[in-house]
Amino acid sequence: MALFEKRAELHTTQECSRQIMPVRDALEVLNGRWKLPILIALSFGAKRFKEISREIPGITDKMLSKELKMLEANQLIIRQVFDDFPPVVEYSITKHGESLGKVIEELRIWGLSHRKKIIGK
Amino acid sequence: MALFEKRAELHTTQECSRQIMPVRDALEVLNGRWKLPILIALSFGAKRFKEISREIPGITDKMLSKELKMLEANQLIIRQVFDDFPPVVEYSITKHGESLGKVIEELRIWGLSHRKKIIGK
DNA sequence: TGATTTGCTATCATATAGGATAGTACTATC
DNA sequence: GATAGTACTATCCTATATGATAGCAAATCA
Repeated sequence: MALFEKRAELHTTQECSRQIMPVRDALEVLNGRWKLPILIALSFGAKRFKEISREIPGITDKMLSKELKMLEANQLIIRQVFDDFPPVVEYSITKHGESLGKVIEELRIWGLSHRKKIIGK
Repeated sequence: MALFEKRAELHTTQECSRQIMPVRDALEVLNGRWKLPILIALSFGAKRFKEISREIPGITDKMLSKELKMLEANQLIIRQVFDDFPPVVEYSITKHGESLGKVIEELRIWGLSHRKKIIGK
């Protein structure tokens, strides 16, 4: 009957969106050209702005600044300011940031198999 | 350290890039607003162009067509044309496409914990 | 006859990501 | 006094993603 079908369909669509949302959230956190390299640079230990910049070829100050803010807003990294010399600001990974490790590793494994499949051999 | 397998020489820029590449590949495959909903729609069974379109609110023919092509190029889906009436074209998920399931599940799990951490509670 | 369906493609417009370049406050050093 | 280093911010520009709208071939339906 029409009403039943319609409701069932709605339920399915909503249920799907609800399932997809967290996946999108996770993808968004890693989205863009620089967030991954920044996280990885920091995974080796706390670093200053210029240190990160030097380790990531091609990144501009503007993008580094912007992405660091995003990562901090998502609580993946922490910013520490030392009232010193010329400014000293240190960034480091949080526990929450480290928890991304497993996801990144899964992405890497799948990416490798994909590369073999598509690009060949 | 935490984000990647620890190795002595892992610290070099080249080695890092090599490790990051497959992760970027995987992210790119899922990138954009529509690929995930399309894949999920097809994960319930083969569907025609218009069927997918009807199941995904807001998608335009242009974007659906474009994303289907990308997904097919990445061998995540297959396109089958039936020489019939008004055109009949059926899309379905490949084994390779199904292999994304594990990655998506990891993204979903992390996304849920992220949501709890950032938005809620 | 004219309208409708299907699986697209083409054209035009806008929003956003990202790059290039310059500048700033403050201090230390030459 | 001039220069350099640090951690940014501001401005301007381009490329890409996405959206809105229209059209099209061929057959079927009213």
